[in-house]
Amino acid sequence: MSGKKAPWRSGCPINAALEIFGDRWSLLIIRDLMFRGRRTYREFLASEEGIATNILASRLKSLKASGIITTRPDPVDGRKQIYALTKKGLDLAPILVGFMEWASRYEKTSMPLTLLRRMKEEAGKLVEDVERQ
Amino acid sequence: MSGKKAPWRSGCPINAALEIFGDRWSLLIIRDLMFRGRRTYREFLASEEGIATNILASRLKSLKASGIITTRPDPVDGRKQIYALTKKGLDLAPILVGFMEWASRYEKTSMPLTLLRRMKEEAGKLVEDVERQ
DNA sequence: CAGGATCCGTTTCGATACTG
DNA sequence: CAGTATCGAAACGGATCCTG
Repeated sequence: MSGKKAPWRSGCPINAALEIFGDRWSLLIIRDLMFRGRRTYREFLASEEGIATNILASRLKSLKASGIITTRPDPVDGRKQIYALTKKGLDLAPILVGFMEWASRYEKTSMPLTLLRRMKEEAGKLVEDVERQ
Repeated sequence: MSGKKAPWRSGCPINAALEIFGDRWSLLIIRDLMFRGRRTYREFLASEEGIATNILASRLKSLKASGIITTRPDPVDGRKQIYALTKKGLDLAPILVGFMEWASRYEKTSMPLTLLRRMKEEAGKLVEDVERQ
C-alpha cells in the first residue's frame, strides 16, 4: 500500500498494481479526481464514502510517491494544495471504467447506464487531452 | 471484503467492485484461476505470493458468496475441491488485463510483453467460450 | 494427505480528537 | 482548513489442529 516493503516477487505485473490499489480508498480518490473534478483535501473528504482524515492523508502521500498524482499550491489560497492526476494516473481510466461496467452489470447500483456511457466517453477524452500536450 | 457490512452508499458502481476487490488477495486468486490454470486450494497456496491458509480460505469463501467462483468436488479424488470462475468472474478478464498493461507500462516487472499479449488474447477467448455455452 | 478452522502475536486500518 | 496523534478494531502471517 505504502509501497515500502514488498516481500512479494514482482514477476506478475498485477502485483505492482495491487501494491497501489490493494485497498479500499486509492481508487476512490482517483475516481474523484478523474470524474468528479475534486482537487483539494477538503473536496475528497466530502465524498459520500466518508474517508477518515488520516487515511486520506496517507493515501494521498502514497499516490504521490507512486507518481500517480501531483500537488501544487493553490495560487489563490496558499494554504490549499491542488491535487491532479499525472499521465500515469490518467491511464488508469480504462480500468476504472471497466470496474464500473462490470459492477453495473452484476451488482445493483444506482448509477444509470447513460451516465456510465458519458463517463466512458469522457475518460477517453481526458487521456487524449493529456497525450496531446 | 466479505461483503457483509457496507455502511457506504452504493451510488457509484466502483463501490460495489471495491467491496469485493479492495484487498490484496482476491484479484490474485482470480488471476491464478484465469491465466494459470490453478483450481485447487493446494495450487493456490503454491503461488509465489505466499498467501496464508486462513486468508486463502476466507477469500475463497467470500468470492464464492459473491458469485465469482464455484466449487465442485474432484471426480477423481473426492477430497479435493475444484474451483472455477463463473461468467461473472470471467467478465473480470478485461480489468485484469488492463491492470497488467498499465503496470507493465509504468512499473518494472519481469513479464515480457509478448506474454502479456498472449494473455490478452486468451482472456478474450475464455470469455467467448463461456458465452457460447 | 487435501481442505480448512482456530488460536495468537504483530501489523495495519480507521474514527475521533487534536494541532499549526 | 490541512494534516497529525491516539488508540481500539480489524486484518494478516504462521503454526497448529481438526475432519474426511
